[in-house]
Amino acid sequence: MGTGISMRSPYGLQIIENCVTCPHKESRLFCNLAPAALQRLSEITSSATYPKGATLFVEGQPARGVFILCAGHVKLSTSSSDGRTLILRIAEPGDLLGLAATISGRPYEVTADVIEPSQANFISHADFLNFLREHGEAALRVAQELSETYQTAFAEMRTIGLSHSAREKLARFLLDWSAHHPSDNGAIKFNLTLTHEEIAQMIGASRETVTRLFADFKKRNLLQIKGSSVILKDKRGLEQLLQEN
Amino acid sequence: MGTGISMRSPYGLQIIENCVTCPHKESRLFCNLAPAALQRLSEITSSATYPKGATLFVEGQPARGVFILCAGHVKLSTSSSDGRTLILRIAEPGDLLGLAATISGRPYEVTADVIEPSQANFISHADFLNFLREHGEAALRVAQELSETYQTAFAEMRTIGLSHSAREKLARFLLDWSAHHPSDNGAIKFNLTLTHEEIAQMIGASRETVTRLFADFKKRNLLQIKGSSVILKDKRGLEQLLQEN
DNA sequence: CCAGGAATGTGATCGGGGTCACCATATCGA
DNA sequence: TCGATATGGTGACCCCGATCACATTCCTGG
Repeated sequence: MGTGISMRSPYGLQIIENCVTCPHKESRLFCNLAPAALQRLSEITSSATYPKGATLFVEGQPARGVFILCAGHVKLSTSSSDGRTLILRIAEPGDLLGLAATISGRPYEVTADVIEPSQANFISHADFLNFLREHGEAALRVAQELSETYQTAFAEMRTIGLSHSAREKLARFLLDWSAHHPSDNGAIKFNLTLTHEEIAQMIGASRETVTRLFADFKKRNLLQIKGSSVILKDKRGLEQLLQEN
Repeated sequence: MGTGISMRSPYGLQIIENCVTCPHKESRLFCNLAPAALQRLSEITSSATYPKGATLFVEGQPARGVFILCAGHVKLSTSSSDGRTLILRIAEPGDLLGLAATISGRPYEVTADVIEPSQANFISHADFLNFLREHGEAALRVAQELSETYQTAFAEMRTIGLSHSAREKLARFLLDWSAHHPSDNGAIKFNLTLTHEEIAQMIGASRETVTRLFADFKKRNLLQIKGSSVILKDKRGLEQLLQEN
């Protein structure tokens, strides 16, 4: 996309490179800013890698700052006192984690667990707010990013709140998930590296129900599973499940 | 709070007055900006009143712009194709409606229905984005507002997604609602001008279940109802419902 | 002030899906 | 390579709450 910009600061080069070359989202948040802004950004950013199982932050914790996910996947979840867990979403490279909390100054509202080796840039609360105050354009982009995060969360809320049955929720989940991934009309194939347990926590159902529903969907020839790859054989059929009672 | 600022533009005076004197939230979004910004803001803002039953916007509609609620209450909801409705929240004076959609340029994600005579200021999509581009400080405040909206929505999501039973959801709903209102420890009294049907749509339950649960709570001496006013007689008791299975 | 629709209250019914218990695989680290 | 532990699969049970079908009360506008 943009022209590559290189700088000499300790982390600057790779950060900007990461940003500009980010393959997942074009015209990303902090690309194409004024050079002065990019310079400043590189100064306040620090990079780190995290192993599988690491925790970036925990819900309820005061917000230390924002993480920009460069590579890997991170699970965003919240849980109740009795151990129940609701998974909000799986963050992908290019996503900003802990943004809402950092901006508003409230505690992190979710827990961020690294589910595969990941790399992320970090900007502290104070630095980030100062940066936004100085660079209004960046603030606007942050607002846009927040809007999209909001709308994504809202979509999941609809899935959970407006569905009659677990069957409908799972169908909706699979269709949403396939939409993120390359859609080859007719039969859509994609990877789903989540356990039944995790899927259950995303749609608000029990693990057993998810297992049974997958079996049911296979029996109905709606989909097919090989290891972690899912093939939606009958997208139309799944969509019908959303309509009928 | 702030010093009163008066201007001569058609709507300017009352808008700024409304803003500065807004009794509901201090240091509100667009107060205490630079005079030039306030001036510009007043030029792009138009005010209108709406009767009960009016609709500000409908979900799915392209975002025309943002509404700043000055007086009254507006119901924000979303519904599925089969007529089910999920109420997100009841907006209060000082809230911005349609903000996420306007910022991101996506369609409105909810429907906004006026549930009591209301007054609102409107800023069109284009004007609003231009304004934010010119006034970085305002963009930052918008980002903060979005963060809070997000966290509120998130809280409702938790209520719906993490509760075992309808009883728990209603208890959580009542406690949340009472938190917004003056809390007089021991017995908390507040107004609840929602029908059982609407409460049901907020917590994802059926109308009958809400009715039955209210009866149950009354029988257990947890609360008391006179018309539209609710008295939580035993907050502690309600909180216990959240813990136990 | 009255009529008619909205809101509330309540019983009967019934099915989805949560939970428990258990076994069968798969996966991963030592 | 092998055992431990996570994951997947399946039956039995049964409770919560959705739904339907009314009766009753509230309240609002003409």
